[in-house]
Amino acid sequence: MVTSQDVARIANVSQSTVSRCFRNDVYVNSKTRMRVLKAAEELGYYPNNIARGMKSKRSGIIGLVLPDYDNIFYSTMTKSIESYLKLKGYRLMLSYHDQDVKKERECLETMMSSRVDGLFSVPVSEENRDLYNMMEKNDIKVVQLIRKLHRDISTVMIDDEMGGFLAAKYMLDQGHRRIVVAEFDFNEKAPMKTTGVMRAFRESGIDESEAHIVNLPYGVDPTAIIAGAIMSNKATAIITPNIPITIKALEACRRQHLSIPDDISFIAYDDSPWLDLLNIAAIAHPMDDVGKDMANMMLTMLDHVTANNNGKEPAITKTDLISIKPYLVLRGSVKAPAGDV
Amino acid sequence: MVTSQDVARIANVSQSTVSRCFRNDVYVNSKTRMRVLKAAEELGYYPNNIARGMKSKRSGIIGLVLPDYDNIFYSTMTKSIESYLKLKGYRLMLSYHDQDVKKERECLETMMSSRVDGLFSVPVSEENRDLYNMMEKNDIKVVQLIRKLHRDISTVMIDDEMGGFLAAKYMLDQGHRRIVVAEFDFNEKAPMKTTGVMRAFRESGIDESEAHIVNLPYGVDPTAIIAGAIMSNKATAIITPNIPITIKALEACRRQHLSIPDDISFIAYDDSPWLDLLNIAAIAHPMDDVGKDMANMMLTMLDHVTANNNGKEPAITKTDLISIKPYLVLRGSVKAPAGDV
DNA sequence: TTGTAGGCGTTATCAA
DNA sequence: TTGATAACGCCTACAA
Repeated sequence: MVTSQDVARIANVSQSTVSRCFRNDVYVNSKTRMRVLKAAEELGYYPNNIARGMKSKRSGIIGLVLPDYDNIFYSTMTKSIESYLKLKGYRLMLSYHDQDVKKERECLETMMSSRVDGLFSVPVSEENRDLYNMMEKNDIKVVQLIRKLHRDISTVMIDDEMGGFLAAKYMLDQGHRRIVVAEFDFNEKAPMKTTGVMRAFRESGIDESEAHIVNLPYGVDPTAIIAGAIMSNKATAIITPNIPITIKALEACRRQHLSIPDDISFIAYDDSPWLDLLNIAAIAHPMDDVGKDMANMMLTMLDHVTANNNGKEPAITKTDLISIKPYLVLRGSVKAPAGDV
Repeated sequence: MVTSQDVARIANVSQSTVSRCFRNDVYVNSKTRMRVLKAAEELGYYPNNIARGMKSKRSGIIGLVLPDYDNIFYSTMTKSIESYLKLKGYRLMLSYHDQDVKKERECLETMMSSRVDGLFSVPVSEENRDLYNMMEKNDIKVVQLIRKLHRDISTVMIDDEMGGFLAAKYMLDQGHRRIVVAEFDFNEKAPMKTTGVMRAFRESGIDESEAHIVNLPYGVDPTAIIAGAIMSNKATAIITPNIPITIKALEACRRQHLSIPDDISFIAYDDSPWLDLLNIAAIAHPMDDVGKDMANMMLTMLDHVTANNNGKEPAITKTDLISIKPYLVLRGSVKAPAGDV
C-alpha cells in the first residue's frame, strides 16, 4: 500500500510536507502542493485513516447499533444518518443485536474496541448500562435512539405516547368504543403507545378499562389471536403497533370477512407505501427529520469535544432529548361505527 | 482511554505480556493471564483495533457500498452479511451512493482510506473501474453484488434473466400473449429481466416483438404510463420489475378498475409479505442464501490472503461468480385469459 | 515554507 | 514463559 513516504520520495519533499498537503488547514507553497498531489495521484495514494486515528485519537467512525432490519423505518433512518455524517467526514459502522442483551453487549464491546468517536444505539436492556457508562467515560458520545431506556443518556426518540393518543383519539372521536389495541413492546411494562391510548380514553371521559389491549406474544403468529380479540370483543376498530403486525391484522380481518371500513375501522402504526395503496390510515413519522435530528445531535456532541479539547476540562455532556412527533395520515379506513356505540 | 500499558502496570507484567493475553493464539502462564485479565477488567481495557490495524495492516473492517435503502432486499441482505462477518471478527462499514457515479467514487475513496480488508459493492458505472482496480492492487478483496457490471471482479448476482424468464414463461403457459413488461434498469442497454422474458417468448415459439416492454423513465411517477400501456395494448397480464413499481402498477390497475386476476394477471419481481397478503404471485429470492453466499465468498477470499501472506507471492485472486436463482411464488393473481387468443 | 524527530498502542521478533 | 525493542503511517511541535 502506498504511504506518504512513497509520495514524498517521488515529489522530492519530506513526508511531513505530504502530510500537510492532505490536511487542508495547513499552508503549503502552491507549487509544492501541486507536485505532491501529482505524485500522490500517480501512485494512487490515499491517506491512511488508521494511522491518522493512531495519532489523533479519533477514528472518524460513528457506530450504529440496531435491533434488526425487517423494518423500513430503520433502513430509512440508517440511510439518512449516514448521509449527514458523511458530510462532516464521518463513517458509519453498523451492527445488529436482535433485541438480545448478550448480543447488545458484544456490539458495544466491538464499538469500544473500534474506538468509534460516537455511538448511536437502540438500547435493549439496562443490564448493559455499565458499558454505556464506560463509553461515556472514554469520551465516546452516545445517543440512544427510539426509546429512552437509560436516564442520563442523550436521546432521540419517537413520541409513541402521542402516536398512540392520536390513533385512539381519532377512533373515539368517530364514535368507536370497542377498540382492539394490539401491542408488542415486549420488554416494557407500560408501552408508550398504550399509555397514549389510555390518555385518549381518559380525555374523552371514557373508562380506560374499555380499551381492549392485546399483548402479542413474541415469536407466535398473531393472526389468530388478533382475529379472536376482534370477534370476542365485537370490536368496531383496531389499532396495530407496527408493520409486520399490521399485515397480520389485515389478514385476520380478511379471514373473518370483515371489510374495512364498513365492518371495522383500521389505523396502523408506522406508515408504508403499501398502506397508501390499500387506503389504510396510519400514524406516520417525519422520516426526513428523524435522521437529521439524530445526526445533528451527534455532531453537536462531537463538536463539543473538539471545542473542549483545547482546554483540558472534560467536555460537559449535557444530556439532550429530542422527541419526534408522529402524525396521523388520514385515509379511507376509518368511519363511524354502524348504529350502536 | 486505557491502554495495555496501564494494564501491564497494574498487573505487574510487561506490556507485551498483556498483548499476548489478548491474542488467544499465544501461550501465557495461566496465573499471569488471570492477573492480567483481572487488571484489564478493573480498568475497563478494550484492545485498540486502530493500533492493531496499524501493525497488522488489517483493519478487520469490510466495506459495503449500496445504492439506497428503500428496498427491503438490501436491508435483509445487509443484516445477513453482517451476521456472518461478525462470526469471523469482521466489522461492517456502510455507505450509500444513490446510483450516482460521483458518489460511488467518494464511497470507494472513503473505503480505501479506511483500509477496509474487503469491499462489497453494488456497482454503478464502469467509469469507476480504475478505483476498483486500485483496490485489488492494494489487496483489498472486492466482491460486486447484484449486477455483474465489471468483468474480472468476483460477483454474487441475482439471475435476473432467469427471473424474467420464469415470470414470462408462466404467463405464456397460462395462455397470455399480450403481456406488459415494465422495466427499470436505467443504466443498462439490455436489462437481464427483459432478456429472460424474450427467451421465454422464443422458447414458446412466439415472436419476441409481441412482448410489450415498457421502459419507465427515472424520477417520473409511472402510474399513468403503466395504465396507458395496459389499456393501449389490451394487455391480459403484467410483470413488474421491483417493489416500488409493483405498488404503482397495482394502483394503475385499480384506477382502470381492472381486477386481478379476472381482468389482468399479475406477477411481481421481488417478493414481500404485502404481496402475500394481497395474493399476488412473485419472483422471490432465497434471502437466506444471499447474505450467506456473499459473506462466504468474501471470507474465502480473505482467507486466501492469510494463507498467502506466509509466502511472498501475491494472492492469486480467482474471479468467482455466484448466480443466485430466483423462484416463482405462485399465488392467485394469475389465471388464463378470458376467451380470446 | 519546509524538514527533523518523537510518539500514538499495538504486534512480533529476539533474547533472556 | 516473559521482557525489551523495533516497526506500522501519520501528525505535530520545534528547528531551520
